[in-house]
Amino acid sequence: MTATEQDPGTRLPGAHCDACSLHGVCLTQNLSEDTLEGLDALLDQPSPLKRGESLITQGNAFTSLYLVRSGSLKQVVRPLGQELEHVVGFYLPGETVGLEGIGESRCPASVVAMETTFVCALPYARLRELYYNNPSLSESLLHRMSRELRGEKRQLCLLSGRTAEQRLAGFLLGLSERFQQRGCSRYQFRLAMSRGDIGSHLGLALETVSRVLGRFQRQGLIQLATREMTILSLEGLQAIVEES
Amino acid sequence: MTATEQDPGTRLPGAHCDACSLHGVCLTQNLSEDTLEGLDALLDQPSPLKRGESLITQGNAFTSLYLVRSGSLKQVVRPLGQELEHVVGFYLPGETVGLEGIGESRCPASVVAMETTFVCALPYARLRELYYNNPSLSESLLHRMSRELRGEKRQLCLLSGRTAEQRLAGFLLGLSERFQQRGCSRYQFRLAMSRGDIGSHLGLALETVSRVLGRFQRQGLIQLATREMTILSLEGLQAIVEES
DNA sequence: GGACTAGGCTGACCCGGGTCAAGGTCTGAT
DNA sequence: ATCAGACCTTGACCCGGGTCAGCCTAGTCC
Repeated sequence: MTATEQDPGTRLPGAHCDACSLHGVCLTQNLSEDTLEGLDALLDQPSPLKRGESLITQGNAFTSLYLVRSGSLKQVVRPLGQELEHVVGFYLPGETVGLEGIGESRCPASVVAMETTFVCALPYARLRELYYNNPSLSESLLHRMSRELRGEKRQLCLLSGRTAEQRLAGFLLGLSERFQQRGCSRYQFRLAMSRGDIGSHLGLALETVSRVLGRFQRQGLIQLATREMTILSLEGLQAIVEES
Repeated sequence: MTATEQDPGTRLPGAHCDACSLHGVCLTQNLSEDTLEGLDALLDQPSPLKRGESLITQGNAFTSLYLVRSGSLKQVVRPLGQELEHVVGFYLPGETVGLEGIGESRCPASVVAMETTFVCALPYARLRELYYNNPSLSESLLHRMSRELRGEKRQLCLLSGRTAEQRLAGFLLGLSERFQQRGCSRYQFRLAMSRGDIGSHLGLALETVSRVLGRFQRQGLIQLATREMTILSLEGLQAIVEES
């Protein structure tokens, strides 16, 4: 199964999280039976987002966390007093959106769909009630958050003093790993984000992204038709990341 | 009170968190009376770290969280397969160290004292028992972590496509704000980190850090004697950050 | 107090990647 | 099928900041 073929989850109204095809990678894994039932009860499935629609708008009230069921999103920050926007992250199916708003009244970043995207919504007030009585749920949240923190530190290393080639190689390897964790091919996937989004995320101009991807292709490391990515040499990309 | 004058906390063996001078900015704020007592019981105060000593070593078993009582530390990551180290964060008094290890068996980063530093240690296994029965504690952890996540996103924006001057101005403003939150002067503080540490954190060569700080000084934005920093114009620094 | 060392400053050089510009391609709507 | 607009590619130019080298300063240990 490639990323593009993934269907919008298997959960229907009235169905249960543990029947969802993403259960194994989602926030809901490793929860006790009754905690899962509690989650099922508060969980909402809003209508799908179309490409470009916002799931979360920076500055709006923080109300909910979201679980990606299918599709993908980008997180965008517009630092106060600046008009330039930065893409600070991407979300794939099974990932938890909105964690950085916990404990705040306003959302510190926007989250925008990059393609048709289905999510589950968890109203935070009710989620909070639930985890007050189900410590396994708060532990799951802590683990998710800790993982996201590790991802950010990794991203900081990728941005700090690395060449354009190293950033892009690292980015592709990271994506590849995340697709694999979701049961998709590690070698073939569709880039839902534009060159501009990738550049903003990696601190590069979109022209540089385009040029470097072209170079990778000429070197036989990848095969890229617009947004259809095939990785031909994980080792080659890894070698680029590792060169000091 | 300036950062350098800060004494090593007021908590003595047998004393209580709520008597600590940092209680207002620490993980322990907003906890119920009995949760605090539980924390007091499991909390250990190891002997102080000297400059250069490691509190946490990357790859070692994850066992504890730490609360900074006085002094400061840097978090350092050596990505696997690379010999270069990246400074991914700094910790000031009241901050919580080790959150990115939660849910992992090994510590994903090292944490090293930049000066003589006192910490409180929270063995995670016992902390976990405690928060299983005290949801206000898990909520405090969630809030800390969410805050750290917001800090990392902010850092990503600072690194992504910004000039050396913007990065340094943003860095100084961030430090200034953190000192102020700790009851220290917003305008005067001691940089515990070297130019090299700052450079690594901001993705700049240490020579560039030195040059830009010199330029800021000549422009009358700051006054800097080696590591004694005085900010003369917060507005001026802010203007630099905001210019597109 | 003197010497050793880590850390900091400054200048010269140069290259990676930003910017601007022009043309090509893909996709969805009519 | 056609068209418009968003997205992508490629080339030319140039500057910010990395690198290398040399010197200076401050803190530390005898």
